[in-house]
Amino acid sequence: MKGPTHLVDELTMSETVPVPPVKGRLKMSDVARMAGVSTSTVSRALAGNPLIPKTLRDEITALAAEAGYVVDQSARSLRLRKTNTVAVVIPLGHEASQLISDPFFLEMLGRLADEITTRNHAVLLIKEIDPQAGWLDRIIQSHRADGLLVIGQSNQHEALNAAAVQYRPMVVWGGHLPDSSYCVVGVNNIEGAKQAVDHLIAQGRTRIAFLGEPSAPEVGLRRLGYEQALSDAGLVAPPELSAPAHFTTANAYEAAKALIDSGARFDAIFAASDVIAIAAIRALSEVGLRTPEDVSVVGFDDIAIARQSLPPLTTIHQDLEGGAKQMVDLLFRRMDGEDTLSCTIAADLIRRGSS
Amino acid sequence: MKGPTHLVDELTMSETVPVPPVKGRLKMSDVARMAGVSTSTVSRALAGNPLIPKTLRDEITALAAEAGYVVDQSARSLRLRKTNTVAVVIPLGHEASQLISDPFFLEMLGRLADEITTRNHAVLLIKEIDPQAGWLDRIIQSHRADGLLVIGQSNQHEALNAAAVQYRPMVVWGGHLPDSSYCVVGVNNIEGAKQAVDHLIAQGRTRIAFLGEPSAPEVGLRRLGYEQALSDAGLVAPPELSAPAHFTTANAYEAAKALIDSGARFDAIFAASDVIAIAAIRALSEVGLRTPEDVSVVGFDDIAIARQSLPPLTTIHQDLEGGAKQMVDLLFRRMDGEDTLSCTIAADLIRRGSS
DNA sequence: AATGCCCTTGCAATCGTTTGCATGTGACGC
DNA sequence: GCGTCACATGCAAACGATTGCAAGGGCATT
Repeated sequence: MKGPTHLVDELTMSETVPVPPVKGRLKMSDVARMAGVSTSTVSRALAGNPLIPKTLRDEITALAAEAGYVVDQSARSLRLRKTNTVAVVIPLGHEASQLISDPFFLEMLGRLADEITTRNHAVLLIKEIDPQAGWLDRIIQSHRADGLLVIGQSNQHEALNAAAVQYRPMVVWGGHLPDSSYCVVGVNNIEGAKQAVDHLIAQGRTRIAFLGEPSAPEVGLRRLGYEQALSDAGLVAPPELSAPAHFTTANAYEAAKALIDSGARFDAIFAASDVIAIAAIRALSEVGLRTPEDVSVVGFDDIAIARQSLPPLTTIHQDLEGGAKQMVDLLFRRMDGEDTLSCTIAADLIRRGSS
Repeated sequence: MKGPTHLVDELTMSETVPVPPVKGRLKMSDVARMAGVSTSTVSRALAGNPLIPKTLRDEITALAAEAGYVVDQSARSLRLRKTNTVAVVIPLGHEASQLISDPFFLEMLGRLADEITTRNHAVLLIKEIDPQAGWLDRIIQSHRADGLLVIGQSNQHEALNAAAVQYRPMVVWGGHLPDSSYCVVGVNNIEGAKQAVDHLIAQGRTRIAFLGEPSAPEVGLRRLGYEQALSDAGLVAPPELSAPAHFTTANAYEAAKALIDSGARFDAIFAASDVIAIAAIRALSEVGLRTPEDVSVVGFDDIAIARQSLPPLTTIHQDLEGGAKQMVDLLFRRMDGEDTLSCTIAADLIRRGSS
């Protein structure tokens, strides 16, 4: 009734905080009423649409800000079919613990979150304990995110392969398996493991144990590299020197202790992760075995603790920062419809005191 | 046209994978058509609503599962005004780095994620770099989450106080300030700091330095405890022995180095966090000062690295697991409308080799 | 056989935005 | 003075689910 002249009143009043005539949440139509325009105009103004003259656009933006109005994301996502969210998924298929316990995963998570935030997307963290058939499809189909980053394959290689057939915006951190149809980013685990074992051999070690649960692809490949390095040097990998340690301190400690108690003789350990290596060193020291004098130990990952451990841990360094950047970059290209290839991240042996 | 007899056909076909007549996404109406019922019925069936007879409910549920249908969360959230999501917010107000770099934060994040997942809610991770006026309101008003967990107050105490007036479902990890109107969970930082400093005094140390940036409430309170412990023992806290180290390794290292280079004499350091303590030990050792012989060092947090450092770090242990559980428990009670009080978590001195 | 009741099911409105299309207004040129 | 055009704005239909209300059908009771 009052027509658009209403606008002037409101804007004048807005100088003195225009108490909005709203009880509950503020919606776009409230802002529209306050500004004396339609919701279409408010929507376009807030989106910076040049269809709305710049002066009006600025007025509306200022009014909305002053009133503390923020666009409702559920409604926006529904309308646009787009969430501006990236899900970071951590499958814990055969892990001993329900916790995201490995510092490597947490550090990776932190870096991924940084990269995603930089690109103005939200981060949805999904920890999948004991994944059941169809778990990945359920995540995808719920449309909570525009893309998926998976940290570690765990024992879900098949599920990832199946999902990748239909669903493109997904990038996985892990080992490169020959039959992966999904996009993987990770180090060359075989080569990394070879570097580690070659180094131990060069130190004169001949009976080298392996600690790790090979059903996770990364670990399986590391174990392969371990075997290849030994056989290349004319040595063997005695079955009694392999123990399936999981990625948790407690489990790894038990595995190391069992290996020691078995009476098998060894003069070095190649551990599939730093957490396992550090637990092994503790188990060794508790029975009076010194590192590296009696048993050399090499880890994998180069997490922050590796530098601080006692002795400092020789390990295979992975370029986490570069890896995270790469993953997010690939994901966004995939979200734009591009089809990207897997890629490999650098891995280098860092010599410290444990070998 | 065909009427409800269609149902029988479809259900019979469903024995042999009823290829859904859909191109793009599957929506509830597609499932309804396949089942020969209305969307209302499907919605109710999938929700387990007893209004729908159990047999039909099971049929529909099975059909939906077979077709790979999953409820769209954007639509659901919009209609229900409820996201089944908890946001974990990490404000980085005055931190030197944009990274979530402190292992303490990451460990806390991991534990919170575990607790939230257990309660069938999703976790939205929000890292707020350099928060600008209204940042918290923007997060709240966007309605992406049903509740907020804030890890660390950073320098945002005022913003938290302001938001808490209107917004109830929020719980903050941090220090207990006298004028907090928000719900806080955290250790008694003053008492913790006193334990640390008393311990140093008991070791015969008299010139004790403090490393930490006191504008974060936790650190400010730890500093207060430090001063109180000294004055209770008839000692003083010399201003030249306080350096504002941030929570990052690099920054803390520089701060420690500057303190050493200043020529000020001290025989102990109380660091506001383990990361700072470990960086300080490194700075000390690089100028030939031994820990604990020349300078005792005590940290705060008891992160995983503390046990592994060289020497192992004496520190104030915080019950993270209990704290995370408590925070999530309080938050869910607040989301249910209850009004909860702040609470204090246990903190104890752990003696290791650095003092 | 008629009435009433309950059980089952569907209609249609709603959540808060975005956007294609249509309409209204003013200015300008002939 | 009128037609034309561009610019500014609003109407209304989506997006996909949930749910109060109402109606249909079957059965039992009188």
